[in-house]
Amino acid sequence: MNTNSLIEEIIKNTQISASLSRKERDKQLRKADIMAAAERVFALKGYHGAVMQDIAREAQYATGTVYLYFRDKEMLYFSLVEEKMINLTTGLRQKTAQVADAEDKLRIFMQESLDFFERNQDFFRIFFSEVSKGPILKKGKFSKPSGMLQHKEFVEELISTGQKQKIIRNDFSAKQIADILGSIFMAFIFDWLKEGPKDKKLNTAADFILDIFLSGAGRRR
Amino acid sequence: MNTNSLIEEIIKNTQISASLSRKERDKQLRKADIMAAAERVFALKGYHGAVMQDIAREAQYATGTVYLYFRDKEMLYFSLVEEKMINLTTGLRQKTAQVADAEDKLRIFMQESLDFFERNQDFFRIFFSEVSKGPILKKGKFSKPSGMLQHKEFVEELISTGQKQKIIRNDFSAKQIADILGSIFMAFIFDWLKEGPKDKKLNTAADFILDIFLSGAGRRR
DNA sequence: ACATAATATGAATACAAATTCATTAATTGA
DNA sequence: TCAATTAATGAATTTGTATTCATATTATGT
Repeated sequence: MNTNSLIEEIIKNTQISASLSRKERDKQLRKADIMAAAERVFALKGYHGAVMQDIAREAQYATGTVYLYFRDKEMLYFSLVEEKMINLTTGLRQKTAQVADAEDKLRIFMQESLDFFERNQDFFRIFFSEVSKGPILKKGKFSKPSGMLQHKEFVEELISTGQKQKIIRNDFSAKQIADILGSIFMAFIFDWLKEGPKDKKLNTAADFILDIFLSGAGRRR
Repeated sequence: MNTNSLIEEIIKNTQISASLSRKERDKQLRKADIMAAAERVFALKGYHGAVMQDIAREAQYATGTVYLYFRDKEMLYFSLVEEKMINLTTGLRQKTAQVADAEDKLRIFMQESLDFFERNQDFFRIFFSEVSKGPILKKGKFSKPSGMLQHKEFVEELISTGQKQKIIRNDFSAKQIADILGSIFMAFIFDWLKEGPKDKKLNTAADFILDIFLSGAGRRR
């Protein structure tokens, strides 16, 4: 789902007409069912391995029905990624807004993010397993994954706050440092995904990751 | 090309029989031509966008001929990745062996790696552009990308040396810290790939990256 | 109960490329 | 020069699914 159709959705959902809004709500419900089914199938077989028939069957619909709700397979996958990222970012924005201190914000950010990845590990397992192999989404087909951008923006704001509060070095742009935080985070997630599935240890790593991020891998002299 | 067939290659190439070895050498030459052509086409169109016919044409061969040298498209791509990674790691091993001090080794590692990425930017541009989309190589089809493993191993050894020389913290495993170094490095590469193609700045970033890696993103207090 | 609209169905279709292979060309050694 | 071997060709085949659509079912309002 791209930005435009999202906006259209919102407009539709805001419509006053009672009956229309109920229909729309039902439609959204059915979309959500299909997405949930798709998530399970993707998690099991990967993007390329998942066949539209599997997804339809899992959602208890016929193959063609899925196409009444999603233009095509890519859009279905894209919608899933968007949903995840928007959920994550929304949650992060709320939680970090509770505190003013940048280091506290960072800590909350880290804990919540780890938690989220833990809860959605099946999804992210395919999301990344397919990485290192090849592209799922064809170039230019979608406007921009706005969920990803929103998340990126949020992290940048966080770092920027940290720089203003003088706990983050400012000889690099917030963007660059955000990338670094993101990739250190990912290094841990990858590592964790490689281990047996149900290690609960993940969110206890928050302090470690933050420590590495802030103090580096060098020995204190 | 997997480890086994690589070993077979080497054995073949070491054979005494003069004529056989010439034939083999010619064959290798032709393989190299095809790989070079494939690299150009992949760089231009991405893995999925590149069609075997394009690659053949670029190499000035007919479509079928490519299959006399590479089992299939995946194997062709895999061979390319392997070649790159083995080149990189071999170079790194040589250069870092010149010095004993771990921090010097790290600095050389960083400079050489950046240099290598700069020289092979077209290739890595697709290698990563396709990431965030979907998998290129199908699961389990290849033994293991030995070039990747070798590189990983090398970085771990480097970190391990650093830990022994007390310049790298040892409250994490060398493996974990190697992952972190790798991902900070990647964050920079990604960033650099996003900018216009011919920014020469890349290898001047070595000191910055190392600094972030060793000292972190936090402000010195 | 009826007509109309909205949903759902799944077998048939479309299609894009990867891969094959019968045929042709080039190379080799005598 | 000529078999025999090796290499190259590219049109035809195969394959695997995504997607469509004519048909059937279900819901809605009167």
